[in-house]
Amino acid sequence: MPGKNIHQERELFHEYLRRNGLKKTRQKDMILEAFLGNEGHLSVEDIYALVKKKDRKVGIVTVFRTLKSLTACGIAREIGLGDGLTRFEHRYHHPLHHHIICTRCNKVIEFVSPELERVQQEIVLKYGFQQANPRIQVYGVCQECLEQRSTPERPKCDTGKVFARDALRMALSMRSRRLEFYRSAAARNLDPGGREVFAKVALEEEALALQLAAELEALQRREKGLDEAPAFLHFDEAELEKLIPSLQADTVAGELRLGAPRALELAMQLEERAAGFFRQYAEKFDETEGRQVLERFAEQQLRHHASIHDTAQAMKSASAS
Amino acid sequence: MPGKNIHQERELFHEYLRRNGLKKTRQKDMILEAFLGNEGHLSVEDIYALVKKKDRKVGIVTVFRTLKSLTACGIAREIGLGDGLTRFEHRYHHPLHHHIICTRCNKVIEFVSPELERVQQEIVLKYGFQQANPRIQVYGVCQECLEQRSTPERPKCDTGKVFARDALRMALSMRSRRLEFYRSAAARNLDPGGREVFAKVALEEEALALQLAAELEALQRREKGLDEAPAFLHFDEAELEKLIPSLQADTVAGELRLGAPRALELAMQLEERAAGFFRQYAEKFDETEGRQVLERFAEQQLRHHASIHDTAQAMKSASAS
DNA sequence: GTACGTGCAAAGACTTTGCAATGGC
DNA sequence: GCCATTGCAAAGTCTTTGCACGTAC
Repeated sequence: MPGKNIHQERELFHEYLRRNGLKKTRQKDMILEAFLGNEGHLSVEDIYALVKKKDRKVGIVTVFRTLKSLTACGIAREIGLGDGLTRFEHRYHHPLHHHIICTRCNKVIEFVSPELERVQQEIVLKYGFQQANPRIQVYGVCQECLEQRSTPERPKCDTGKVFARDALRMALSMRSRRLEFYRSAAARNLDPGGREVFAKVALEEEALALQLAAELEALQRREKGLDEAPAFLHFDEAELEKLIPSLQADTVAGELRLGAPRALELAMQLEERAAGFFRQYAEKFDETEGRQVLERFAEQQLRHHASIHDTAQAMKSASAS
Repeated sequence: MPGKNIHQERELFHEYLRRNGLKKTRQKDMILEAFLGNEGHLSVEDIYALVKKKDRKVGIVTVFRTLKSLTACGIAREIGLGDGLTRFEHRYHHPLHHHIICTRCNKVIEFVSPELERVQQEIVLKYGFQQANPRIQVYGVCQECLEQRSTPERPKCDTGKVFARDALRMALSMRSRRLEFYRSAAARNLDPGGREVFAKVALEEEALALQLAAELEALQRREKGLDEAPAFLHFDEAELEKLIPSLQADTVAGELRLGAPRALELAMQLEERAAGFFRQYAEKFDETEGRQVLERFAEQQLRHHASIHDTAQAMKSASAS
C-alpha cells in the first residue's frame, strides 16, 4: 500500500515538529511513510529494513529517534508483546484495542470488546486504578501452533477499516433483527391500521438496511482482503436483543391487536432506544471511522424516529379534523 | 521470612534434577531459597542480590541458569511486566492469575476473576486460541501515581495465602447470606413446624459460619499483614445471590406458610445447589490452598445437606408410625 | 572418573548516548 | 548562521555462550 492517504498524519507530525522547534527532514518523512504504509506491529528493525530499501544511507538510530517523536505526537503507540522487542502500532484514528498473542509463533490478534472492558474496569477500579487506557494483553497458544501447522498468510488490514467494517456489521445486525420484528409484528397483527403501520416501517427499515449493506460493500471493495480479516469488534448480540420490544403485554389470548397509534408508539420507542444505545456505545471508542459509523447509525435511527413521529402527528390531526 | 516451609518445592526441584541427570548444588539450593523466600515479581538481578548476601562468590550467570530450571519444573513462572526485565513469580501451589501493572511506578497487583475469565475465554475461543493458560496483563496508572504521591509500603503476602483468605471470605459471605435467609424465613413463617425447621437449620448454619470465621482468623494470625493485602479473588456477589431461593411462590397474600416438609426441602435444595456451585467454582483454579478451601466448603455443604436429609427422613418415619 | 556445574569473560541482542559533520529554517 | 539532525561509533543494559576449572554422583 504505497499510495496511502497519510495527509492527516503527516500534517499532525509536521505540526508537532513545528511546535517543538524541531526540523522536518527527508529521513523523518520516509520513516513516517514506512511506518504508516505497513499494518501490524513493527519493530524498529522492521521499519529500518523498510526505510533502507528506499535509502541505504539511513541509520537505525534515526529510526529509533523518529519513532519516539511519532509516539509523542500520537501517531504511533509503543507496545511490548513479550518478545523483548519494542513494537509500534498505528494510533491516530485507530481505536484503543487489546491484543491476543500466541506465545509460540508471536502471532498477534487485535480486538475490542466493551463487555470485557466493563468487567475489567470494575476490577481495576476496585484497586483505585484510573481508566487511563488500560490495555489488556492475553497470552495463549493459537490453533495453528497447537496443531503444529503454520498460519496461512493473510493480507493485513488497517485496524481502523476493520473496526469500521465491524461497526457496519453490528448496525446491519440490528437493522435485520428489527426488520424481522416489524415484519412479524405486521404479519401477526390483527388490527389493519396497526398492520399497515408496521408494514410501512418495515419497508423504510429495509431501505435503510440496503443503504448500510451498500456502505459495507463499498468499504470492502475499497480495501481488499477486508472481508477475510478476523473480527475486531466483539459486540454482545444479547444487548441488541434487549432493545427489541416484547409484544407480550399487547398479546391477548395469543392474539395480537395493535391499533395504529400503539404500533407507531412501539416503533418510535424502538428507534429511540436503539439510537440512544448506539450513541452511548459509540462514545466508548476513540475518534475513528468505526465510531463515526456507529454515530451515523444512531443519527439515522433518530431521523427514522422523527419520521415516524411525523406520521403519527399527521394521523392524529387527520382523525381530529 | 527465612524459615519458610519449602520442603515440597525443594523436593520437586531435586526430583526434577534427578530425572534430568542434573546435579544438585549448594548454589542452586541457595537460589531456590532466595526465590521462594520473597514474594513479588523478582528479576534476576533481585535474586542475584539476595543470594550474594549469603555467598559473595556466586555468579549472576548461575542465577540465570537456575531460574530456567525452576521455570522448567513448575516452581517459577517467567513473566514480562513491560519494563524490559524478565521477572519470575511463584508458581507451585499458586493460582494462575492476572496482573494489573502501573505503567508509571511499575507497581503490580495480582488478581483472579472467573467472570473476567469467562468473557475473555469467549473472545479468545472465537479466534481458535485454546484456553492454554491465557494470562491477562492490564496496564494502567494507579491512584498514587495519579495523585503524585508514593505508594505506602505494604508487607507482601504469599499469593497462595491471600487466595485462601479470599476463598474463606467468599464462603463466609455465602454462609452469612444464607443465615440471613434462614432467619428471616423462620421469622416470617406462620407455620410452627416449618418455623422450627428453619430455626434449627439457621442454628446449624451459624455454627458452621463460626467455624469458617475461626479458620479465617487462624489464617490471618499465622500470616501477618494478610488482612491488609488487597483482594485477589474477585467473585461476583450476584452469583451467590442467585443461589438463595425466592419465597415468592410460597407466599400467599403476603403471608408465608411453609410446613416442615417444604422447609426441609427448600433448605436441602439450597445446600445442594450451593455445594454444586462451589465445587464447580473450585475446579476453575489450579491446585492451591484456596481451591482446597472452596472444595472443603462444598463438602461441608453437602454434609449439611445430608444432615437435613436425615432429619427429613426421621420426621417422615415418625409421622408414618 | 565422568559429566555436569560454576564463574569468569566475552559475545550477542536491543537500545541509548556522544560527537563531528550536515542541512533545515 | 544557528541549532536540530544525522549517522557513525561507542557505551549501556539485559541475557546467553564459551571455556577452564571444580565438584556432585
